[in-house]
Amino acid sequence: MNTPPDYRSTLNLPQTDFPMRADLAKREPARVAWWAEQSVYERRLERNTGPIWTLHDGPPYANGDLHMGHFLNRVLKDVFVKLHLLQGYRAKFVPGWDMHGLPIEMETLRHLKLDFRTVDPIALREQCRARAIHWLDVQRETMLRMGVLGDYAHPYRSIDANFEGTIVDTLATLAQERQLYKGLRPTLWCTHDETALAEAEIEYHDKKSPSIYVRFRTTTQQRQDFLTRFGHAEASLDPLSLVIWTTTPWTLPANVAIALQPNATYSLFRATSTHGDARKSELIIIAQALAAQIAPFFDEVTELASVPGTTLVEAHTRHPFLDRDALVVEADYVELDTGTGLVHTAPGHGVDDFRTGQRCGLPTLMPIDNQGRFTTEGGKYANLFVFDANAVIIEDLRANGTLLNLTEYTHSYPHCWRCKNPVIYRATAQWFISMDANRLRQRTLDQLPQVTWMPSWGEGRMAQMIENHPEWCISRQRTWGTPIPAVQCQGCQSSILSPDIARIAADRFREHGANVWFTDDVSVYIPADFSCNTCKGTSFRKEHAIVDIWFESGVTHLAVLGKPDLHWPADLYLEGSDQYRGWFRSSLVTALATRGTPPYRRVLSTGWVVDAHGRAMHKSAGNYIGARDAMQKYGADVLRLWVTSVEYTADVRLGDTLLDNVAHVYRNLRNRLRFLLAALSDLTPATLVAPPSLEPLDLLAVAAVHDVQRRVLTSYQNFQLHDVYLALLAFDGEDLSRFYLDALKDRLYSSAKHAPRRRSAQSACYYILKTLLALLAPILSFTAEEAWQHLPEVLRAGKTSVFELELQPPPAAAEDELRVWTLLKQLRTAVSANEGMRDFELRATVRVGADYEALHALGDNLREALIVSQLELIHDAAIEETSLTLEPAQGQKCARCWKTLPPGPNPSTPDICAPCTTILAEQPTG
RNA sequence: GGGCCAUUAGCUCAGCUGGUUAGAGCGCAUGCUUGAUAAGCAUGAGGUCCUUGGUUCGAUCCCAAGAUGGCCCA
Repeated sequence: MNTPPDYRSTLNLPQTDFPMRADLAKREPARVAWWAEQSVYERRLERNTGPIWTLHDGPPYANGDLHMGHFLNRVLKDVFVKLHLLQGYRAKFVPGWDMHGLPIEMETLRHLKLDFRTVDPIALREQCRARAIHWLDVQRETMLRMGVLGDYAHPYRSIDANFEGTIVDTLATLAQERQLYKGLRPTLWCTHDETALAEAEIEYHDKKSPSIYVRFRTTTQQRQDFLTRFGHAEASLDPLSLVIWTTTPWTLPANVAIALQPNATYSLFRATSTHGDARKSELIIIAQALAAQIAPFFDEVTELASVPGTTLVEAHTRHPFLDRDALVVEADYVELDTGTGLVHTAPGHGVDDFRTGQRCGLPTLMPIDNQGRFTTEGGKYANLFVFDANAVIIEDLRANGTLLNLTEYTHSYPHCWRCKNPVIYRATAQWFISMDANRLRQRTLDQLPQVTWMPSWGEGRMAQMIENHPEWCISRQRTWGTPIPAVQCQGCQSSILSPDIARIAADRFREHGANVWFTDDVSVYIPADFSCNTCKGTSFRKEHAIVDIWFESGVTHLAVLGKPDLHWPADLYLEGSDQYRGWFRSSLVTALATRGTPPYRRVLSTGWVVDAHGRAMHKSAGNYIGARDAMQKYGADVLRLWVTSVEYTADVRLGDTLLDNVAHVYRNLRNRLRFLLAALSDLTPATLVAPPSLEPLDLLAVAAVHDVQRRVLTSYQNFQLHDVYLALLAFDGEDLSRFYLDALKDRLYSSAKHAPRRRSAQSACYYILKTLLALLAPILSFTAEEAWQHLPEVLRAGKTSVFELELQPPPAAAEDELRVWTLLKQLRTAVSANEGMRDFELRATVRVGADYEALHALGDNLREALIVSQLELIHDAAIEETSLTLEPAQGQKCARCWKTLPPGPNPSTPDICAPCTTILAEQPTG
């Protein structure tokens, strides 16, 4: 039996070493190292001469491993940096880290089993520093593994001497502008350890407290005022009081107000009870809905009148045992499920109370010392410990008749995580940035429209933050941070934050680091002729508060920007949407306070990475995905493609099903790149066909890729990565894989190796590949680079890396070309959808009207585009819609090119067609 | 409890200023190919457009309430 001759070896079949399987997890690390060796980022940055474009990096906190939220953030930044680099911008990217603060301090204390009450501050600071640097290194390695480019060798760090100098310099400016003041603020306070505690240092345990109902009585005049407000004419002389409920009797000496719910109804009740023979009657005001709460304390309670809460605002009562009034105020947090709907308010002893006090102009009384004992301000309770004072105060209330009821109450109460004792809220002196001095709040609001907010609702959200945010407390009683260079006058004890002292401190910190504040004598910081404003004293001691880390990250723009190649304001801030309250806001406020305008031109916020079911990720919930693990499993490029595929301004889901999908899309993309590479193996600059000389179909393909390039660049510029993804996928699948590349196979494989029509096809593939790689490089950095390295070296034109390519808007494609391209795709679809016969078994007849000239000009490329063996083009001006009919082609299947054609002239090879016969005559069979 | 955001096929997303047989890719099923082959092509099945009201001749799209989820507060 004769085996049919095998013509396979006479074809120009695809050839490339670019592997079909990506093996990303294995190959990517080597690529990271190669980019570093080649200084790819630095060299591109140096070469670019375009405009400066500054993306300012929001510093991650150097404490722990990176998760997929970090991945989303770093990769988005990287995509836009690379995009601008490819477009010729001087897009310098300096990453930064936030390295001071309580979480690091706590982790360090725990890690080294140190006790913060006994540890030397300098020693602790050294340990914290080492700990933070450790995490910076871990995080930087992980980031590099993601394939990000930037100046990772020279990041900015909040622990750098220079940075600490900027922080304090900014404080000096704020002091100069009288934007700072010292005021009281309630903090969680441990009376045993004598220290302020952060929320993170609190544990909740059950505690027994006295639960008391207390009458706030009224004077005759105050009584009449309430009756008037209720519109009630009261004939009796019964005393009137407002009743509050509390579990912290010891806070009553600091009471200045009673808060009510403005949306609730309050009632005037007559309450009567019998003691022996005496029948006692009084008038009581509480929330209507809570009448049942006090009913058990009396024989009978009768409602006399009711009014909306707002009616009672600004009335006065007497304090239950001190010689002063309490003011009735409204507060939206007052609830009607417990108590009386009237809330005892002491601004020094609670966060809600404090805010209410600020809003209503109430004094913040603080009669408690560091050890939790009443000071002399506490009058007769002086020297009593707060929890011991409860019983004494209750006795006093009982004695003067203001105690209505007493029980014991068990509730969840904050305790110190270290000594396990119950903590208290205690107002302490803190430094604040005033939002109202110099009209800072209003000036900030006025500037919001100058910023481009993406999504646009960001502007409203920020406006709300600024409007509702109280004065900014920037001091913390901790060790690991930048010291606030305040001093206390030894004479009058007043606290001083002088611009002159702060400037001296800023200079010293900048030179030696902030540790010197702990070791220097105070005199180093006192200017020669300096004296206390209040008492003219000249003797001072250092204070030891540090700066809130939100203030530190809020001045990164002052520390990092405004240098060559990094302009101020930044072009872009890009962070998660939690940063409207965080970094977006803190940066905005410091910029307005020091420079009068925002630190950014554009703010782009992203959603959060949630699990496959839309739930937040938590280590404790078991749905947490670490960046390293994910990269090990899927490879960075698949995850980078995922970032591009999702609508990142809203929350983005992450799970295995979803990533398997993305991985599949990745494989498709990769294989099309592989096909293009394989088509080019023997192309050289000498055989490259310049665009004007390309075959007509190839010219259309180049026009099509230009069109997609233009659209993709527009989407990139609008930060619409998902549109980039869709456009590239659509082109890759619909235009290339399902149409053009399929149609090109015949010309690539069966033409003579050097035939101009084959060189034209190869050249088109080359132009398309280059465009695709440039467009993909910001996203699929690893794969684009890998593909570039597999391009024949002669075609790389001296560009070592894919990141040396240029990405400019192409000439606008002619409408006609795109229309014909679309028409060809439609005709081809009609052929491929036919059932029964395969492409090359077919002969097509195309009837066309207006488009005849355009189709006719394609010559044999029209037949080729439809992938049929024979084609007839019929012109009929009357035809409106181009139509296509199919029938079996005449002839035999050529054993070499598979087209159906008449047999060739060579009797020794009757199984191949005439063109193939000619080709074989010119080249040896394999 | 409040402010803001999201909700369209199993998954990721389109759907412009209200009128579409509501689309694409992936997945799935079936078939073809074996000269992109751990690939390629074709065909097909999948949707109470979160729910309920309202506005309108007509609503996935506008309005209101609610559900679920997220961020930030309280």
